[in-house]
Amino acid sequence: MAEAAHLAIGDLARLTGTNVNTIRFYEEGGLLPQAERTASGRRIYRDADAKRLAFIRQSRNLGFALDPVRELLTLADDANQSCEAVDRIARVHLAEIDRKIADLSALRAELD
Amino acid sequence: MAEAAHLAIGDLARLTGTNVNTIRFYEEGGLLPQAERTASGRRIYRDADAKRLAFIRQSRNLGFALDPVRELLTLADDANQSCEAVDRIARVHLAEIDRKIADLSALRAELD
DNA sequence: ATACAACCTCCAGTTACTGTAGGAGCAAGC
DNA sequence: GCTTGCTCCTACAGTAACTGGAGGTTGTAT
Repeated sequence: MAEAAHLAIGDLARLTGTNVNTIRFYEEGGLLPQAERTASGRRIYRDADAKRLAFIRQSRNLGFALDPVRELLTLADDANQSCEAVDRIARVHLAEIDRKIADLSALRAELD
Repeated sequence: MAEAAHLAIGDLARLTGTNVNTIRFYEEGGLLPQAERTASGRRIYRDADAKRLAFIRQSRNLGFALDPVRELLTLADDANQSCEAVDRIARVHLAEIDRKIADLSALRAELD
């Protein structure tokens, strides 16, 4: 019966390797939506939240600040954005990513 | 005559795109050596310092915390380290770097 | 019924900077 | 040689992005 329909904050933390306080911090900062609550006030999460949080953590781990991450998430959320705007912003980030990949490759070579 | 034998802190900052306060902060934290000083107490830097600082900034930009960076710098500095120790630590960082490259490539694909 | 872990809010502490106040040093122009 | 203005100095306060803890409540397993 225990169909994993939704997750407690601790489950989400374990799934994504994130501190529970950090999850609440992201909610407060608008990176994660205000979580649904149980009758007693506990936060409830779905798979979509886990995916979103994993994306945030991965981006952070790769050296992106929260503001760029927020920007990318907004792009993904808001389908009403003009294609041009999406394209322009995405291209900036793509360039940044390519630079990072190049830097990492250089670092790798240096270590080897 | 103006052979650029050494740099003031502001020159180093401009060269590496680093805040001058950050340079002093790194010195305090042992990431950069205690800088030589002029008679009046101003810090003096050489090209080697610029290289070291550039390495630190690049690593930070790629999402490494200061502790791993310190570790890598120590490896590079201390030639007395056993080859095994160097090898072991370097391999850990290489694995980390490869993971990051893979993550960035995935992120890139997602954006594209 | 009673542990006890996981949750809640709120707030203090940490890491890695970044900015600012107050004062001294240097280089260029008058 | 003096002033103007930029760079430097120390010291400390402020910010971003967490992380941990106190004090209290809830859910669950025995």
